[in-house]
Amino acid sequence: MKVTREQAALNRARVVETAAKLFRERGFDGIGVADLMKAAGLTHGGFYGHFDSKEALQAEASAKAVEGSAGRWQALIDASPDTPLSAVAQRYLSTQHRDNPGQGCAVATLGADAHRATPAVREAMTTGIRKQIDVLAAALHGGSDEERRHRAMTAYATMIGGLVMARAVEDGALSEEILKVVTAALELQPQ
Amino acid sequence: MKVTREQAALNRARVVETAAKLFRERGFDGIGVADLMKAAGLTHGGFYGHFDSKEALQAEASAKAVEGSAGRWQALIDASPDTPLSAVAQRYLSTQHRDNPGQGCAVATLGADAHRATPAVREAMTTGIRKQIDVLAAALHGGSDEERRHRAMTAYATMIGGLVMARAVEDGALSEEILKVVTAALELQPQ
DNA sequence: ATTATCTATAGATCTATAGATAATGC
DNA sequence: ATTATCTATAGATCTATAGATAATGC
Repeated sequence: MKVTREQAALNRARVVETAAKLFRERGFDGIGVADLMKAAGLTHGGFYGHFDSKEALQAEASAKAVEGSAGRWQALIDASPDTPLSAVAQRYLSTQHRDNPGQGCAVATLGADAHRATPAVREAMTTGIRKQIDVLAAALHGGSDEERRHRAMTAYATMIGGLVMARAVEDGALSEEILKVVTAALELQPQ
Repeated sequence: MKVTREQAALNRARVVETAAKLFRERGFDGIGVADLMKAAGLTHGGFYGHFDSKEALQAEASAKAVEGSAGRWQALIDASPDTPLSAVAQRYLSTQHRDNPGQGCAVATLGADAHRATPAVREAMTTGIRKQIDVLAAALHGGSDEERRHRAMTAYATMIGGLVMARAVEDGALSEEILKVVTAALELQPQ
């Protein structure tokens, strides 16, 4: 069954989006090409018409995963321009983000995987990380450009580590304590 | 070829240590039982005499990986009791730690994998995370016990996130900037 | 006699490819 | 005629098991 070029392009995009979700949920090695294609509503044989390899999809899916993040931070910041760091931290360190890795920050879910993956994956990560730092730094008040950049980088690191910890522990009370305590620390930082 | 009970116990321990290293380097799904056993100097068929399953080894290897960390932090703290946070951050966010994940913090390397693994893996992570927080909190000065615990949790999160970021980016200059900036931020924190 | 380890292999799964099919797009 | 997708499969790899081997430990 052949489809229109337009439909084929939509199918391709759906594979990338499905991969962006499932790779974040299960890791690059946690799902195979056949299951990915099935989740996208296609058969696995068709995969190689769209992508050179699974590794090539990893890079595209990583880029897709980090793509929307800067826009979401900007929206949060625009809604709370006086307390940008509080706004971002409250969302980033929410139980909702913790419990939905498939839609969340790719650095927290795939950062360690990226270190073991191809350079193209890390390049996608680099672009995303730079963008998040820039968006947050531009929203912070006081200090020089350099100081704001440094505060943004440190706050971003704190959020990523807090989320990784909150997801790695088996104790629900400890997990929530981590989210709460780290959020409170960022709310006390100069905004 | 049978070996003595003592030698068998040493062989088992060597498999766990090898796994603790290789899982951190490649992720739980990044190395198979056969290659693990080969790296430990054994054949893969013997694996199931020592462990029920690969998942069981993941839990034991995770426990082993987090085991030595608290002792290393304590040694750093004992050497610099006035600036415990600086001492720990400088080591944790060093290029040496970044470039040697196999010997380093298991939360930064396996935290995301742990979220997708068995409860036993996350229980090992929980024990390790609690211990690191306790060691660091006990070393901090000023404030109440609760405040020190909160400062320790936040600092730990900052270090984990900084290391994950530094490893995930492809740009060496950005990676070093992250390590330097995050370390400097922790050095400015109350010790 | 017990048992730690080895060789060999079963059965499942993974990435990737070959060739068929059927509908689009010239 | 082209091509997006499908079925089928090759070849590699993965977890786990069965049975043989050979040395320990009673």
